Amino acid sequence: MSERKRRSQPTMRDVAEEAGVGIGTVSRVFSNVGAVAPATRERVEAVAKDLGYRPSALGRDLKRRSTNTVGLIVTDISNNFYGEFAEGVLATEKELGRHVILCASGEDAATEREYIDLLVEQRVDGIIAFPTGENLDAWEDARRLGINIVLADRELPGFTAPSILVDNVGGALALTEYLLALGHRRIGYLGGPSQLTTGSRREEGFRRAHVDVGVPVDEGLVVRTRFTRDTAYASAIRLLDSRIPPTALFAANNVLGEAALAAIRDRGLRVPDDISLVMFDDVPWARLVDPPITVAAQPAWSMGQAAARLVLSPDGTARSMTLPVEIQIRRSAAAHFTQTP
Amino acid sequence: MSERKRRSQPTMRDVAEEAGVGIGTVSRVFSNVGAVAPATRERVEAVAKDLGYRPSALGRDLKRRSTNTVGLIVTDISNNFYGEFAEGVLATEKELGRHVILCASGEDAATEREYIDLLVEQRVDGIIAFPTGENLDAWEDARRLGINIVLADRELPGFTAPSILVDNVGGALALTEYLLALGHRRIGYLGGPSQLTTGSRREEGFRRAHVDVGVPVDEGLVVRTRFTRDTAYASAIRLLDSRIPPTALFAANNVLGEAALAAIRDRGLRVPDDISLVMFDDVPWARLVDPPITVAAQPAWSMGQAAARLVLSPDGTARSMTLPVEIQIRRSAAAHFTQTP
DNA sequence: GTGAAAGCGCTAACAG
DNA sequence: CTGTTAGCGCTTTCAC
Repeated sequence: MSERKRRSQPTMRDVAEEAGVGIGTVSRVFSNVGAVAPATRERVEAVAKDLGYRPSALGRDLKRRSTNTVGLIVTDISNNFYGEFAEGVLATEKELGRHVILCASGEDAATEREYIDLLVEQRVDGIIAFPTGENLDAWEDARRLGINIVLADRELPGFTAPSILVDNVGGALALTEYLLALGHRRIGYLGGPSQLTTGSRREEGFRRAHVDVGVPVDEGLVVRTRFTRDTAYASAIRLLDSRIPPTALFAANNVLGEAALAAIRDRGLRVPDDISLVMFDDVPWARLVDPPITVAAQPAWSMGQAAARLVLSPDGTARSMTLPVEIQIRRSAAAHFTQTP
Repeated sequence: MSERKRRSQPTMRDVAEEAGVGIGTVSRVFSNVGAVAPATRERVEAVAKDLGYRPSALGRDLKRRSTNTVGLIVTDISNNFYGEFAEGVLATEKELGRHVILCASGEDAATEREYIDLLVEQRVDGIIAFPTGENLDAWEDARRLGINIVLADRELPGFTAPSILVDNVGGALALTEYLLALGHRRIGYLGGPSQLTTGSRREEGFRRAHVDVGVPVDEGLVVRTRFTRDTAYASAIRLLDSRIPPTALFAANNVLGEAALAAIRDRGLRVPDDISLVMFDDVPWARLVDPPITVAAQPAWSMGQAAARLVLSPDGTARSMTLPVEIQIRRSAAAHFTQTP
């Protein structure tokens, strides 16, 4: 019986010694590179199993200067949109033999910065992020260190990077046109912070639809709010309580839509009889409520997949792409024609 | 001007040379351990910034034999329950200076095994998992290698590990008692696979409530299904189409509840007039639909927090804990008394 | 306080 | 085909 070193985990050297081969040979066996005589391979594998040896990524990554890791920075992983996106990333990266460090910024710039620094320190191969819009310097640093960066959903003014976007203007335009075609002339807009490009793009689509049909936008009905449940709800209530209330509501994402629906309920209004509602983002509950909500659906999973593919493409190869959003007409909007001719 | 090595990233040695100090000193500066003369520290930091030096976790982790990383294996991160749980884990680990590798098993044993192997290879300090129930040997291996394992939501028969559980029996019992008290005598049970302890526990509570009041369980109304939308929906439909349909439905988690609600809608039934519905798990949509659904709420975020705390506690210190579930009475269940005295 | 030196576990030449 | 030998970037004694 050979002496068993029970101190900590067995290493490649332990396996090599025990199997009576060189350490390089063991490496070849486990990295599946170079040729190893079948007999040798078998012996090494047997010894390894016997010893309970498991290769360590630490040594490997240090030597190879690559970690096969990507960082994913989302806003809030409990939000179904980011969850679907993350599923798309995970599935794709797994297939490529990589793994994902998950970070949730909570839309907070300081938190985002901490995470960027962490990911840099971990020497991830790439980062996929829904950027808050700040921390330009941290992003520059990361890139300078050779980390591939892919932006999702939003752009970062002043920082050029491949991005996975959706047609925010087009989606918002279509949704708004739909409402206008239904006869609505006072449409409330519940949007996110305008420094996020997502927010401004959707608002742009909303406005353009109005311009196209020559209907003025009532600025009193345009509200921008942070993406937290409380503030969003308060804003929605404010909109409903306008002196001349809107006949329809456009919620710029699912959090805002949830707030809008809750506010509508709490004010005792019915959808779509008393007020119509449409929103950006498709989420399971949109189909589940009664009536189901008409939405502009972003292909969250596919966006994650696309981002994952992009983030590993060789330097400079990556190109931004814009995915289409699909309007899902359901039953949350009704025709509204004023009495006066 | 000193010669700039532009080959790859600057290392500690580059900083040391440039600052005219020993490499050990640079290490002390960045690891904040040991004493460094203020003047020296300043100089080192200046040089580091100038060079764009960022410490690498690869070297550090290799030396320290610890990665400050924990693996999180959930079923489906787009499910709000896991999303909330993950938020709890992330927030807590971040505070502790650690980070999280996210894995989604899709409730598939083979996928789970691949992820366990991956995490072992990465030498994570710990793993938090919602185990599929298989891969006992892989779990044993991981533990043998010194990885702290914390199970969430479910237990793993044959593998003892600290777990974060909720009072599944109690929650299901209370929910069922509530329905029985309302007069329901034919309650359909839409449950998950029975090999998951979660599933069997909830079913146990469901049955015990019946026993307590002396009402027999109609086995034809007890359905177990996998957690996919399609199969869950089909099972719900089957339940509704029973020859003598149930007057109330108990859905054992939010996916099942969603399927149940969809099936109810599609069959043209109204909640709670035609059929009552309660479910396990509280999710945003449960409050949003009309009528809002009565649920047994698991404290998902706190569970994540508790798991994160447990997974880093020193060997053997970790104790399992069971968190309470809170019954949220809303308006999805109505009284049902039969005509006959 | 600080520098020198010995590795952590692995890969990648390079001889044989 | 296989053994040997340098390190990868960092921490950690151990002298000075």
